[in-house]
This record gives sequence, structure tokens and C-alpha cells, in this order.
Amino acid sequence: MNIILKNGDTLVVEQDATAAYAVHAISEGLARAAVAAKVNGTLVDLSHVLHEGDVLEIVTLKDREGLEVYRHTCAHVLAQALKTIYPTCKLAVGPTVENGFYYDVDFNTPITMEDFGKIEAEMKKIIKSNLPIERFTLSRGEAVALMKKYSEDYKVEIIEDLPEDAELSFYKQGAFTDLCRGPHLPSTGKIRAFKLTSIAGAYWRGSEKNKQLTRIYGTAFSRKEELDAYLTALEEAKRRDHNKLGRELGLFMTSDVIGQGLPILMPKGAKILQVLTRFVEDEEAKRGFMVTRTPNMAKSDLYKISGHWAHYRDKMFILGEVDEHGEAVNKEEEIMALRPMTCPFQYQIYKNGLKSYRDLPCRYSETATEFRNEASGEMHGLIRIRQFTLSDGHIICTKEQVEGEFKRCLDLSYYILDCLGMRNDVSFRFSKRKKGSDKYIDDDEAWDNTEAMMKVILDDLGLDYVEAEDEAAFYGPKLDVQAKNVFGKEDTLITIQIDFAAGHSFGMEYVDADGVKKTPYVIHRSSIGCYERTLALLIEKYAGAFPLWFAPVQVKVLPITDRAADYAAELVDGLSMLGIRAEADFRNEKIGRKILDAENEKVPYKLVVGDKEVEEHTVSVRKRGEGDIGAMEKEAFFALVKQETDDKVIF
RNA sequence: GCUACUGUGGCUCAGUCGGUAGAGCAGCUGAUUCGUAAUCAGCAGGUCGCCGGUUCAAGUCCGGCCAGUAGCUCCA
Repeated sequence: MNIILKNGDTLVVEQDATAAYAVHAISEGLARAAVAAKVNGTLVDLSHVLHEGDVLEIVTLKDREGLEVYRHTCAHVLAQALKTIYPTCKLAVGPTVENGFYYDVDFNTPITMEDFGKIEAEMKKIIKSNLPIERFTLSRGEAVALMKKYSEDYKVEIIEDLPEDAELSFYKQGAFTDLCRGPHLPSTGKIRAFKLTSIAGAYWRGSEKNKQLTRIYGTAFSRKEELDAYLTALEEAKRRDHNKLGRELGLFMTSDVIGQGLPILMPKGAKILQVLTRFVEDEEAKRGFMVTRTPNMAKSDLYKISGHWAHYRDKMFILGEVDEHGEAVNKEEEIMALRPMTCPFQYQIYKNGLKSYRDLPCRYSETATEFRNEASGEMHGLIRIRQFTLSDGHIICTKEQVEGEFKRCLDLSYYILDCLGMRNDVSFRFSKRKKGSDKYIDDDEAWDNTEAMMKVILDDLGLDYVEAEDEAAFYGPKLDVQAKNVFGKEDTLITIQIDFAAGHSFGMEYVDADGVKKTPYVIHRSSIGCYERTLALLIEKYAGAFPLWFAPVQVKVLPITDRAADYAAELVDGLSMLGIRAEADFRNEKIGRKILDAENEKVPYKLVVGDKEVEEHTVSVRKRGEGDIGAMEKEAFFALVKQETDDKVIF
């Protein structure tokens, strides 16, 4: 029979030949490299039986999908090893993830990373035995019976949730059989380089109401060198970890007596945030935003109107004692709460006085402090904290204005990301509600309309976004601008949201041209996001070597001897007068030491000044990343650094 | 909140079988005034995260709490 290859060639093979056979017929080298195949576009095992006219594509470890098959098989080897060492453990799920794989397992006795040695040894034994991996299928009833025989309760649960007529595939390697969609490697011996990396708890089916299982993470690569390179790169990345670097560079700290999730910004960290805040506030003003300053707390009455009391109360810091319904235990007591969001406060401003259609769009912005009582284990450095500063803002506008205003918001964020050098580090997520969930305001029609409206805008902008269900705000869909930290974990940096409900719930109105009162739409937006989180990502992106324009110290003057001290002080004064952040190192140290310390501080410009410079009114310039770039006139340097700062040059 | 791990001078770390703590860097003092990535010497600095228990004796063993880290859940 004839098989069509990817390049269009036709291959003649015997009737009922497998993909493996066909690959072998092409070349022996390719047969060794093959880990799976694609038949008519579907990923299958090499044991897959071909039919006349099938289009065959060979998948090797060079392909993303090939590597996934390889890692998935590695997860099965892990499972087999665990069943050998801990026969009573129950397997749940074992998929691949971005850089490896994991298996969720229910152990009756806790295991720790110290057990990895013996588990890895058992895995190596399984790999060395080179067990063939065989696929077979069962009906749902047979599948349940088989898994019950092995006491695999979680597998039984998975199967029972599938449709009655489902045909289920299993993979058998030696004495071990696992329910799996596949595909898999033809045998365990193909695995070359793997490592178990970490251990964590994970809830069965992702719900905290369920039992917490033990998740064992691992990774695998086609060659040991690649595995080592990956592990080294991981260590490298950890060196950029903002939580370590930010503390080392004296940007922020935490204190046991202040509390969890409450970082303290030290002079250098606070300086960066001050520079960024001024920049953002000025830019917002240029783009038509009116700055507001609203209270950090309010009575529970406000949050009852906004819906926070119903949907968000468990995350709020409440001042006063309330029962499970959020009512004051002592009826006389007025319940206050720190704000988790700025929205309802700015709405009060809108509601102050009757608004005309001529007042819209009404754009309010505020550098707002917000408080959210995150669960203790959720805090992370500057990325997840309990008190944070958001470049918050709300645009109240007509339905017709939503599209234009939305685009303006995105344009502002693009500009800011460009200035930070982060435009290419973000991705977009269209966050939608999950239908039927009680986390969201109950109004199907409004949700459908608003999500459709946002989709039109995003598609019109040609944004490359992913859609995410159950990620919306409780009051509407969001466009989230996402960024990854050094551990590869993604977080929302910036968000722009359309709110259909606030206008109604707060009774916001405007008098339209026809004299009729109408309800406006609201856009919630952030321009640079939460300052603390943005700082965290900037520390990691630049490994602490911040671009000149927002570096906490831009220029460090290094006098060679005390004779140059007065001149150094004069340079610092001159730069400071221009708004440049400059310091001098007056310590009684040799110049080499002063340069080393300034380099470690990652200061963009260092000025070495000695007798010669004093004499000639020059400065010897060291530029970060380039070293000594020679001497220049003092005024010329001043002009250069001022210009580069104003231009937000990134080097 | 859950699972696992961690907590010893400002920082990085050592501390063996339970016998009341060591180093380097940083700091201070003195000497040195030096031309592009670590000058020399001396001094000082610790209720071993906190509370309790076991023990003749706890940094070390046990329990609770606090804080930090990764993951889960959650999320800007």
C-alpha cells in the first residue's frame, strides 16, 4: 500500500504496516531518532497501524511534541517506580508541563526530597530493563474493573466521569499498567537524561475542597548535556530572583514585627518607585486623566453597593467584628474596611453633580494604595503582597466610547512598557467568566454582551491573546497583560476591564443629547500595574542593572584621593541641580575598590576624578557594560546624562 | 489556608554522637592618599527566629507559634 510522506514522496509498504515499520524503511538513523509519529495530523504511537493513503510525519526529540511524548513516558516510569517502592500509593494524574512533567500521587506515608535518590535509582532500573510499552484499549466498564482491581481509586473516578460509550486506552510496561491517552515511546529504554526536581502538594482536581495529593516534579531531556544546561540555566535565573537580588541591592526588606506581605521599600527601592510614579502620573495627565485622591477605607455600606461585600469580603481587612453574613456583631458599631480596590471611591466623585454627555468620557486616575488579605501561603516577595500601590483609574463613558477609550488605555500601557523596555516580555490574556459560577455578578445577558464587545475590540487591534475561562473580575471581562517571573510563573502586570454593572449598581447617570438620563459604562484600567510587582519584574529583567532613567543612583563620583574630594562634591551638586541622581564615594579606599563596589551596585555611570580632572575640569567616564570610555568635559557629560535620562535611553 | 523545605553576628556560611558558638565579607579604629574590578593591622559584634517540653546539660532532640522559599488554591 502507499503512504504519503510529509515532503510529498510516496512510500510503498506492506499491508497493515506500523508507523515504526515505515520509519525503518526510510532510514535506520531516523528509526533510532523517532519517538512517535503523526498520521494525518494526529499524534500517535510508533506502533500505530497505517492505512492506504495515510500521511505520515515522523516526530523526533527535536520536535516540541516529541519531547512531550518523551517526558510523558518519563512520568509513567516515575509512576511505575513509585508503585514498586510504595505498593499502596494511589496514582492520580501525570501530565507534562512546560519544562518537564509531574505525577500526582496519594501516599499513605509522607515522602520528601530525600526519597528522590531511591526513586531515581528505581527509575533507572526500569529504563535499563528497556521494557516495551504496549497500548491496548478497553470499554468503560472493563476499564473501571481493571483500575478497581489495582485499587486505583482516582483513575476509577476519572473513567466514571467519561461518557458511557468511551473507549479508553491503556499503556502497559512490564508489570505496570496506566490509563493514558498517550502516545508514548515504544520502550522505556529510550529515556536518557531525567531528574526529579521538586515536591509539592496539589489538590485533587485542583479544588481545595478535595484531598491534597503529593506532586512530584521532574524533567527530562534527550541528552545529559541538555539536562545539565537546563539545570544550570535554572540556577542562573534564580540569581536574578527579585526577592533575593532586591534585598541584596538594598531596594526592599521585610520585618518579622511588621508582618507578612508587607514589604518595606528602602531609599533606593522607594526612589525607583518615585521616579516611575511621577512619570506615570505626568503621562496620564497628558492623556486626559484627572487625578483624584480618595480615602484608604470606607464604611461597609460602600462595599455593599459595589458588590465587594458579597463577592470579595473574605479578602478584605475589616475593622470591626462581623458575622458570617458580614453584619456587625454589635449593632451599634460602624464597620469600616480598608479598600481592596479604588473603583467605588472614584464613582462617588462622578456622582457628585449631574453629568452631561458632554462630560464624557470622564477619566479619573489615582496612585492608589490597596489592601487585600491574601492567604499566608500566597505571598511572594514583591509580587503578591497585602498592601500595594496600583496605578488605578476608571473611565466613565458612553457605550459608543468604550472601544476608543479601551484602545487609548492600551496605547498608554504600550508606551509605558516601551519606556521600561518590557514591551516584548508580555503576553495578552482575555479573561472571561465561567458560566454558572457564583463568583460573578448574575446577569448572563450583560456578560455575553460585554465579552462580545471586548472580543471585537481585541480582534480589531489584532492582539495575539489567549482566552481564559474563569479569570474575569466579578463585575466584567478583562484584558490582562501578563508577564513571567524568573521561575516561569505568570502574573498579571496590567489589566483593562469593561464593567457593565457599576453604572447601574451605583446609580451613575448622564443626561444625553436627547435629554434622557442614561447609564454609562465603566472601564477599569491600570497603566503600569501595581508598582511593587512591576518593580519585581524589572529587577529580574535587568538583574538589578536598571536603565539609566529610573536607576536609583545614576552617577557615582569616585575621587582618587582627598585632593579631588571638593571637585567630586561639586560634580554631585551640579548633577543634582539638573535632577540627576548622583552620589560620591568619599571613603578612604583605593580607586580599584571604589570601582568594584560601584560596579556591584550596578550604577550606570561612574566618574573617576583625580588631580588631572580637577586641573582640566573633566571627568573620566566608566559606562556600565562598557568600562572606561575615556575623559570628557564636565559640561559635556552633564548634557549627555541629562539627554539620555530625558530620552529614557536603555542600555 | 494546604504540602514540602529553611531560619546560627548586617551578609554568606561552618558547627561531628546533645557538653552554653567559629570563619570570610561588611562595620569601627589606626596607618596608608593610591589612576580604572578587593591596601594593611587591630577591635568590636551572637538569649543560635520566638515560646514551651525532654535532659545533669539543647544551636543540636520533641511540640506549638512567627517569618522566609517552591508548588497547590487564589490573584494586581
